[in-house]
Amino acid sequence: MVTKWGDRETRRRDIVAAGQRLLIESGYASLQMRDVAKGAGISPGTVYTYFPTKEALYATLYAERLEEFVEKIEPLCTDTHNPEDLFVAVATEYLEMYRVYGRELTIWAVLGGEVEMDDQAGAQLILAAARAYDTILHTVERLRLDEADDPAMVVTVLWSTITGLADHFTSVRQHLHPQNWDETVRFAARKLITGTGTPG
Amino acid sequence: MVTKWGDRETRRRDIVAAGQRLLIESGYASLQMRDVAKGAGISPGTVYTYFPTKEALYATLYAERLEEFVEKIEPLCTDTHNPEDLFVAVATEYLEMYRVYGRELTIWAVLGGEVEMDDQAGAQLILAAARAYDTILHTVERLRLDEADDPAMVVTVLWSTITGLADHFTSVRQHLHPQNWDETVRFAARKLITGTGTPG
DNA sequence: ACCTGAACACCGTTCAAGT
DNA sequence: ACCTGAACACCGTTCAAGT
Repeated sequence: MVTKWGDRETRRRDIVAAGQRLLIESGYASLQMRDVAKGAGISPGTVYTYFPTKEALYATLYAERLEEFVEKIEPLCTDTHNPEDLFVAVATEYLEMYRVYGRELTIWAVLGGEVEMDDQAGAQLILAAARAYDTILHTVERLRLDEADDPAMVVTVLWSTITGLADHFTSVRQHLHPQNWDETVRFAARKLITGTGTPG
Repeated sequence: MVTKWGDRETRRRDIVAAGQRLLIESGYASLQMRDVAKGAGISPGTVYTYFPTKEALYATLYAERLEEFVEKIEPLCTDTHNPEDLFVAVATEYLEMYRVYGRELTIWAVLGGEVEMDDQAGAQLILAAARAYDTILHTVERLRLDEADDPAMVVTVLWSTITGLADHFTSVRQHLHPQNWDETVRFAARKLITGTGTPG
């Protein structure tokens, strides 16, 4: 199926699809504009009439993946009653996303305006990030593990820990430390949520 | 002072110094081999007789900074008795390092061999990272907050949390959430170390 | 031996020319 | 209007030639 001349809607999807395939198959280093163009069946110049920069394209890809992430965790947040189990489940979903999209562009960087993103790509990413944030925040508020805590701070710490763990495990991967994702994440959850108390 | 022709020791220091200055002043994007060469008072080709790749140069810079980090936290680890205070102090030192060296090359990536680093630069970084790891590990073992915990796992979780928080705060910087580093880190420390217990 | 700097390779991006 | 693809800019890296 060849996209028709002038069908900008479909063309745009072609570009996004080509980009996603490259990212998933071989990572950010392989997301090259010439290859994206080739994958979408167009010339390099054309890509730039849809996305002003490579960064904007990447932001769009990331935003779509974030939306998928939110859709995956929303039912978990509603249904899972054990906070530890929920933490592990959300962290594991996050890990899957982080494997492909994690190391290159932080949501915070976009939110903070450090990355130039004048256009709609940035807006879409910010919206998706806000939705993810709200989902977590509402869940934290609903669970109310410790009413004295500021929920926003709880979210920051939970999110940072999950990011840090995902970063650690995607880098160290199959090597080195004999540690196990599930076990480590559950351990972190136990510490953060239930607490342990110092002995004697 | 112009480095003498053939003085490889001093020349190498010139290159490292030029690299550090570029990194600190304007970040990784400004660490360009032509500028490193100019800063060291040599031609681009010469840099490559000292460091086989830009990555190897960066690994050396990072290793030196890590050594400085270890020197800074070692006395803290020995002298600070309150685990919460220690966590905050170490995290804050880490944040300073992460501002400059954090986002580009994880120690774990080098340790895991994902980054090509055949030569001495990789070895130096691995050594520095191992020293940092051991310092933390020994401290965790000494404090023995919960004897049932596996110290290696404790270190992984502590380290991941610190990395995640540093990542969050260096990205979000002066924008957005009105949160405060000290307050947030101390909150994380309280959760991770002392624990809170669920109410009711 | 050590160093120079022009040249090569690669990749994001632009733009005059095509349909 | 939309699209092409050669060309430009930039930067990591190499190597024949200089001292």
